[in-house]
Amino acid sequence: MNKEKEDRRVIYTKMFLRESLLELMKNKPIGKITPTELCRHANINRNTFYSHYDSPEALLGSIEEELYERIKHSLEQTLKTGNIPKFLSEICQAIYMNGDLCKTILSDYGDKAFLKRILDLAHDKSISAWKASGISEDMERLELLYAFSTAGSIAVIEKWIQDGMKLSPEEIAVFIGKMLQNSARNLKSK
Amino acid sequence: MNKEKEDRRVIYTKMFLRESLLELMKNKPIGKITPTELCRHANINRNTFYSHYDSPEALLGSIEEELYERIKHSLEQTLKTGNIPKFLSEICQAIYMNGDLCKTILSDYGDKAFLKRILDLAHDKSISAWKASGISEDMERLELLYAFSTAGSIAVIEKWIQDGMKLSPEEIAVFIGKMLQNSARNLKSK
DNA sequence: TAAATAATCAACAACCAGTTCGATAATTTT
DNA sequence: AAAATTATCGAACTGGTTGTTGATTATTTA
Repeated sequence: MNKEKEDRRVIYTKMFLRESLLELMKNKPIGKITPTELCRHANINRNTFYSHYDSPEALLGSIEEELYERIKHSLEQTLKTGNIPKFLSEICQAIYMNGDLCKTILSDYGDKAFLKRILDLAHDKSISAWKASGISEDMERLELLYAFSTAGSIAVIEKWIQDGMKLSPEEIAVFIGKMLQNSARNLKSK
Repeated sequence: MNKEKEDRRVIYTKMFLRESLLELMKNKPIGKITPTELCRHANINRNTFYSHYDSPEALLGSIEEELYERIKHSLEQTLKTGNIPKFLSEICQAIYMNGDLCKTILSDYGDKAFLKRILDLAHDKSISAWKASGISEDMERLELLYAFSTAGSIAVIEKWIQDGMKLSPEEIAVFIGKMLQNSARNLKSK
């Protein structure tokens, strides 16, 4: 990434903007947050904001990108092995570790597509694993199964976060694992 | 509902506004559609729009409400029986029947919550059916199971629509039925 | 045809979006 | 420490949207 050390002023500015945006996102979706509003809250000149980002959406994008890369990196090893249950477990763990940030980004007003992007890291592995285990040869069915599985998993994770992450990451991962196992098996026993 | 027959002008005005909104929603989410833009497209005075609706969101709300009531009504009988597979099948059928409208409302730029609202008509029936079959007594688990099931079902339906509704409503319903089948069993064999 | 209702038009003040400018302050380099 | 660089700021400006007003015109209904 960008290794050139940034001016201290820039670092502070971006920090204030990031925190303000996440704060505002607790009350309204990103699309309803204006640059003016954001800058007022962050006590940053609107001009300064524009010299760093094109829009609040772009700022959110950069926040998400950083989180995405962080999580992706932590999943790298497991991803290679194709061990889906472990993959899910580590995702839950990573979310748990980045609790504050995830609570906002994955909330009602957050970005519904973010978590999907992460699960999609294992899209190909999932499909080929199902194919190998003889669940189906029909690509369309497998994609439907994948759509069902990921959406269901995301919903469970979101509900988990929404309810205050009372269960442990491991418990949630085990639960999702059971759900997935069942869906796949049902498709097979046609 | 409001049975007073409306002025013909009012009917036309609302018709133009509805069609324009659905047209614009093919290209951008509701939150990004301004009253000005909508009225220009519909060739309706902005003032007239405000005399009927508070915002584009409110207009969409009224469109959705009408569709919701229509679908809800067609599900009434089945809902009483608690026959979930038939319930799902009829939902798919209803979506198929209202294809044009659903394509927009349930698209990427549409309202993610709409379909959930319909499925939620069977929330209590689902939970109590699971409870009766002894899957679990733990309410939290049951709610997680419900979250997983509905989100997965919605994803499959949305993908079905997105891919052009090539499969028949019945085929999709059967597929979803399989996914949901025995989601219990796994949870049970804890 | 007259009365009631609806749509239109024009104009309003308040706000936001981006952009430019020059002044000021902080930081880095020499 | 002084000079050069860079970031922030405040102000101003154009062009746009918002939601509301009151007056006017067209349509419907009685």
